[in-house]
Amino acid sequence: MNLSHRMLDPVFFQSEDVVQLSKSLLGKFLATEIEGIRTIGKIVEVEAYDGTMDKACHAYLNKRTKRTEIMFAQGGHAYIYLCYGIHHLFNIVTAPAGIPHVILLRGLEPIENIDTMLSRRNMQKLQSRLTAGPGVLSKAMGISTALNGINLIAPNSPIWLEDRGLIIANEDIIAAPRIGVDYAEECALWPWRFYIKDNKWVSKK
DNA sequence: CACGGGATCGTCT
DNA sequence: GACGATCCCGTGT
Repeated sequence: MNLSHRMLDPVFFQSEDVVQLSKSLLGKFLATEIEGIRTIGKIVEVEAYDGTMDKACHAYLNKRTKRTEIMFAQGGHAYIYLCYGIHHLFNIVTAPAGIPHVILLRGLEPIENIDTMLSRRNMQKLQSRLTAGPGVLSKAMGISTALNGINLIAPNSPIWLEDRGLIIANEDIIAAPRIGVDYAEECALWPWRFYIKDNKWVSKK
């Protein structure tokens, strides 16, 4: 194990500035170890959601339901839900307990064990659609709703985040409106989607 | 390449 | 009972 590959510090996930924090996730690494197989990808695209005031967030106006309850946990947990009956979308819960902030991962650059990712996606050739998009990246990484609510910071967690010392320059971070939240009225226009400029593994232009 | 429709099921009304 | 923080595939150009 390379010593420069450190798990992200638990403090990282406690920030109450979910927009800044989501930008900070660009260039960090998402790792999973599912059924003994490790896969790793570099985070290249994210979206911020803030349940206190964001109509695009499932926990808008701090709404607590069985589904949204995990968003109110302490930062560092996983919020994974089923979208369109098919796709398992992976979010990182952030902020101290009681504040429903989450960050959706939308794009990954595959780094380690790409063969396994291809196999999970039933793909033969490496193409950006392997991990460009929130549903497909979960599939490639072996993430499903079975892991909803886990603590990403816990030792031996099957999903964790690493800092490998990579710095993304501010001028290489593009801000844009979030995808698929047209119903969220004025919030739909907020530039809370962030991605690495010119990166092949971003879900859309 | 652009568009359109179908898949599929948990969640909330 | 309606509807998604999506994706794939078929069709037409």
